[in-house]
Amino acid sequence: MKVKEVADLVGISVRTLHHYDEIGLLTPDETTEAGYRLYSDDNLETLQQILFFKELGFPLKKIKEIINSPSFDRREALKLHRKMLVEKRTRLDKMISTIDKTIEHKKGAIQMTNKEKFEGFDFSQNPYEKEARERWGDEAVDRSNAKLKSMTEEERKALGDRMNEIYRNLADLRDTSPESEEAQAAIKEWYDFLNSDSGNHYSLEAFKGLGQMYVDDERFTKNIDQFGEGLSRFMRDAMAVYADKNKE
Amino acid sequence: MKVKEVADLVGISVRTLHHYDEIGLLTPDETTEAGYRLYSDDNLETLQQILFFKELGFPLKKIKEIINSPSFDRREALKLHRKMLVEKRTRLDKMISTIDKTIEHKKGAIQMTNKEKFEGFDFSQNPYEKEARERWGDEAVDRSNAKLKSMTEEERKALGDRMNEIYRNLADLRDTSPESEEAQAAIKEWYDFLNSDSGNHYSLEAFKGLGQMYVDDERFTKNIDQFGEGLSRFMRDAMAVYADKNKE
DNA sequence: TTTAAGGTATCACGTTGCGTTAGAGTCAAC
DNA sequence: GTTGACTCTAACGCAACGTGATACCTTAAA
Repeated sequence: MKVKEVADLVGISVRTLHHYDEIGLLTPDETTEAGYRLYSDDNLETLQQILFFKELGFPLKKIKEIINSPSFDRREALKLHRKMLVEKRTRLDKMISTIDKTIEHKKGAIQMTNKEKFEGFDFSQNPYEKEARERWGDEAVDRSNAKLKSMTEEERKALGDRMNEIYRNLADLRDTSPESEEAQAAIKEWYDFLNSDSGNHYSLEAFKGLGQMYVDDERFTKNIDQFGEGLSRFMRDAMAVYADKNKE
Repeated sequence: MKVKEVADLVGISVRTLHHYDEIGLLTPDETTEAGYRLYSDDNLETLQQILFFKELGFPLKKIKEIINSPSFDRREALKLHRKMLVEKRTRLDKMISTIDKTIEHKKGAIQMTNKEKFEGFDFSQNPYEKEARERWGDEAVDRSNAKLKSMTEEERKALGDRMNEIYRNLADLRDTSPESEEAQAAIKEWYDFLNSDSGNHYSLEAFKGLGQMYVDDERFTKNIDQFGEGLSRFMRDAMAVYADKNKE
C-alpha cells in the first residue's frame, strides 16, 4: 500500500507517515525504484500499535523505544492498551457526570430569588403598572396583585418552581420556530399557568401584550434570558402567534 | 488562590497558567503588589471550561474565541461538551472492541505451523533425542515418533488445535502459583493430553523431565513462550509439582 | 531578626509533532 | 503525450508548553 492509501485507511496525514519514517518510528518494508514507500500488512499492524500508544498520550520517542524493545510482547501490549483505554473511558465517564452535575447545578442556581421571580407579575412593583392598567383594565391587575400578596411563602415557592419548569422547557425550544407545534404547546402551558395558578385572567390580547413587554422592559428581558439567550424574544413571538391563532 | 494551588488543584503546570496568561486566555482577576497572580472562583470556573475544550482537542486560540464570544452560553457549551465527550467515549468503545478483536485474531494467528507445533514431540527432529532415549527409554520415544508420523494432516491439525487450547489456558494462569488448584488442573489436562491423544505414555518422571526441557531447550522455550512470556518456566514448575504430588 | 526553604516573576531559548508550501519527479488513463 | 492525481525531499513555520537562568517575595524556624 502507498502512503495515501494508508493515510486514508487509518485517518492520518501523509505528512505524518513521512514524519514517522524520518524519525525511524515506522519505516516501510519496501520502496519502489522511484522511491515510493510501500507499506506491508506488518507495517500496518505496527502503525496500529503506534496510534494506540499515541491515543494514550505517549510521546513518539517513548513509542519507538517500546515497540523496538526486545521484550515488547504484542499480546501483552494489547492487553495493556485495553486496560488504559478502559481507564480513559472511566475518566471520560467521570467528566461526563461532572458536566451533568454542573448542568444540574446551573439549573438550580438559575432559580431566581422569589423577588426576581415575581417582578414580572406584581405590577405594583413594576414601572409599567400604569400602562398595564390602561391596557388590561384595573380589575385584572388588582386581582393579580392581590392574589400574589395573599400567598404564603410555600405557595410562592411552588408557583416559582412550576414557572421555572415552563421556562426551561421553552428555553429548550427557543431555536425552533415560534409557530411550531411544540412551541405552541409549551406556550399554551404558560398561558394556562398564568390563568389558573396565578389567579388572574389574561385575555388573549393581554397575553400578547405581556409578551411584548418581555422584550420592551429590560427587567423582564434580563430575567427571562437567564434561561437562555433570546428566550424573551422567542416567547414574545410565540405568545403573539398563540394569541392571533386562538382569537379566530 | 495562587498559581501553584490552582495548578495542583486541576492537575496542570504553573507554566501552563503563565502561558494562558501570556496569550490572554486566562488572566487572573487580581494580582498582589508583588505581581503574584491571584485566581478567583470565577477564574477557576473558566479554567474548567478551558480544560474541557482542551480535552476535546480544541486549539487554545479557538478556545479563547469561544469563551470570549458574547454569544458564549455556558449552558449550551456544557451541553456541547457533553455531546462531544459522549462521542469520544463511543470512539473509545470502538477502539476497545478493535483491540479485543485483534487479541482474538492473535489467538488464532498464534496457531503455530504444524512443523513448529510438533517440534516438541517428534524426537527424531530434536537434538535432545539421545538424552530423551536415555531418560525415558527407547520404546516410549519410538512409539511417540511412530504415532506422529502415521497421522493424517487432519488428525495433526485437530491435535494441534487442542494443544493450542491447553497452552492458552495455561498462559492465562501463568501469573498464579504453579501449586494453585487451577494451575494443577490445567497441567493435568496437559498430562492427560500427552498420554491419550499423542499416543505415547509419559511416566510422571518423564513428564517432569519434559517440563525441564521446556526451559533447557530454547526451541521449546521459544515456541511455548509465544503464548505468553514466562509460560515455559511456569509449565516446568507446574509439571514438577504435579509429578511430585501424584507420585506419593 | 536573620536566614533558609519554597513560591513566584519574567525573559528567553528548546522541543515535539506535525502543517505547509515549494519544486520536481512518477504513474495511470484517456 | 498530456493531463491529473500522487509521490518525493527539503525547509521553514507553529502551537503549547518544558526547561533553565536569574531575581524577587513570603514565612516559619533558629
